[in-house]
Amino acid sequence: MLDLSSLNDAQKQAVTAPLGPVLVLAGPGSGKTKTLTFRIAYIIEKRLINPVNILALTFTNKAAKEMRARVRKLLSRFQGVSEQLTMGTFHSVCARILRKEISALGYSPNFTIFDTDDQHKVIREICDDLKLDKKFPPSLFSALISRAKNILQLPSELDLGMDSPLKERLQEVYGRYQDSLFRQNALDFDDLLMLMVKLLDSNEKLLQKYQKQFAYILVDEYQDTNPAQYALLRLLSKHQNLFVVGDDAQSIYGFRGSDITNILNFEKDYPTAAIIKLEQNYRSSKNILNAAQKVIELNSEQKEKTLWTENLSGEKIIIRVAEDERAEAEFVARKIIELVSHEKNELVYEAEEEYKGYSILERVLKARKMFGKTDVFRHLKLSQLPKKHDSLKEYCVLYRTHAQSRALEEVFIESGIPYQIVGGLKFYERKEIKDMLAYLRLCVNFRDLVSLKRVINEPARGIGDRSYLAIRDFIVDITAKNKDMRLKDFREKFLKVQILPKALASAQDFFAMLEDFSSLPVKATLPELLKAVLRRTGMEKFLRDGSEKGESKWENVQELITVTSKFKNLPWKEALTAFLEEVALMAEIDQKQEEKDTVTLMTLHSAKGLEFDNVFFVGLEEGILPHSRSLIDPGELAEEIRLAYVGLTRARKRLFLICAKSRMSFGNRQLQTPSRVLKVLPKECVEFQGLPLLEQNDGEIVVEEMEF
DNA sequence: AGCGCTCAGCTTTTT
DNA sequence: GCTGAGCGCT
Repeated sequence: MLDLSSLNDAQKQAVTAPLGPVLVLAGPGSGKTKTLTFRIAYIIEKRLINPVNILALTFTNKAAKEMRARVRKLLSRFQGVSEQLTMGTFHSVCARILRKEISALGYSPNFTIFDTDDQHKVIREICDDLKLDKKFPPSLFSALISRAKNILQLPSELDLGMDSPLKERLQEVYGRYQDSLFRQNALDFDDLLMLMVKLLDSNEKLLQKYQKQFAYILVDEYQDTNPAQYALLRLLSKHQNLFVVGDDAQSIYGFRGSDITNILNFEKDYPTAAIIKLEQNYRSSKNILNAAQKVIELNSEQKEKTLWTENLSGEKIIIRVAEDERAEAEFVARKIIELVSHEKNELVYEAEEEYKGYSILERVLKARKMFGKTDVFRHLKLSQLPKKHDSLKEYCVLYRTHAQSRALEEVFIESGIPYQIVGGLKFYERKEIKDMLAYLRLCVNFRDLVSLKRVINEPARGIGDRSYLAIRDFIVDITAKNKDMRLKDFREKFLKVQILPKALASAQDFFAMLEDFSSLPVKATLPELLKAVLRRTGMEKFLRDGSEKGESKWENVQELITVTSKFKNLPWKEALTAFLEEVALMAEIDQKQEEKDTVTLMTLHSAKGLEFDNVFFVGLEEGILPHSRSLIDPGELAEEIRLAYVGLTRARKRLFLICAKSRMSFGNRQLQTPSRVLKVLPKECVEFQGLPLLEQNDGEIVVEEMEF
């Protein structure tokens, strides 16, 4: 029997609500995932819903994985049931369905998924072909094309409300782009959603099939759905068995087309909907929750919600003003060392002792006397992390932009603190890895021109730009006539390409190589394919050139083979498709290694849905958070506030808020002012540490400007 | 074809 | 202050 006794009243109400539309408004730390997983278990066990008819959509693969594990635990009496559920991100679920059904749209099922990088390359090539004015950079078009796709507009249906010279060009570029993808048998991220919707919209039979298959739909992070995702849900949820969970205060993906009105209008869209609010917070201390509440109140239009907690007030939130990004990072490192090793960094505290009882001006004068006019903290050496220390897993550092991670990383290396950075310089973005992936992509789909261009001359085969262009045009030409041509037939016709004989011979050999790979024995494994690719393409020799760099690249490629070994039990063709799809649709956070005992560094966006005992929130400055690009638009500004809210509510016990007085940006040192977020924090929840450059005054925090 | 030099653009956030 | 695209030279 499913035991509901650990749920509070609101949670229980949500879990046991009648089938039909349900909106759960869940504040941070209110047991959102718990409610979702119990709901799934409940409808299977109590409402006897067949798990194959359940579709659960999450925002990241990591969340899907976690949810499946939790459902498995709840339903451990029913072996294998959790494996029958369809769970994943919108993108991965769409990809899986499209692999089966996309021939109805003229694509082949072995389509390649293009990431943003691939997308940019295609668009840039189109812009080059069109010889567009510099006023129309490729980046402009990729943004507009994505926007159009998010609202389900094909090139012929464009209506983005813009002036006509731009609109004309967009139509041209978008049209060519979409044609190009089609010929390459490739889909970009937005296509996965848009084409899924177009397919269901235009094909009554398929629509009915999936309405029937997914009769019960659950959606996590509903506030982050975009119009295409919304349309998909409307199409699928014919039976209105739609259970959505979200929090309008945590909507932070407006920039990629998510539409907060989806959650705000749920009641209008589904008039019979049950609305349940989860307002009890189990995560954070009172101090943290109260501070977060004040921050979200900066937004007047947020839906009214009263979060409360039975947790204790806890420690005060520490605010720290650092001299610059270096000092900021040093503070974080020093604090972590101090907390996990239960000992204070003596030097630091010696210095701070000195300041007791002095006014701000006096402290500054004293600091200058002791250390000169440069940053006082730079003179304090960080201690090494002792051999024996507490776990670092409960520490995280949050920032607005990836660029901010650099200074932190430097100091963490110097201080010997193990850390992992989520996102940023990704494993799969290294050149040698991208090259390998390009070869693998070509094994599945030789029409993938982005990959072809990438590796046709890597290692060098004497095929230069001109030869590539001739080959490209030949492929475009021939696939226009016969888009389903097999590699083998293609190779026969290939003799006709007009290029230098040497290049032609190399290119022929190149395609013969691809054919060799595809004729690998059916029962070969994916790691075997990778090894064959490395050997046959000459990548192995090319990478292992005896240099140190080469060796490190080789190690990365070996790591790639290790990653693929989890697909060993599948025939390589299936494994390859699954692997490439996984890589393409991986969220930054999916790369976080949970088992590693390290501090986690990541952007606020990646942190959504996570929680830590100790959170360091850095760069709380105007222009960083809120970001300078958001200041002109009230809507975007509100999103920055929600972002701050998300950041604050990640913390369970300790929260450190740090801002720097100056910061390096674009190679210039820039003076910073503290974020408006810092100024609304309730006085009784916060405390200043170290050299305070802020003072409290009648419950409001004012910033003391300092002259050096 | 391959190397090295210069200069622009870059830092929002991501599936 | 760093990267990578583009250019020119060998």
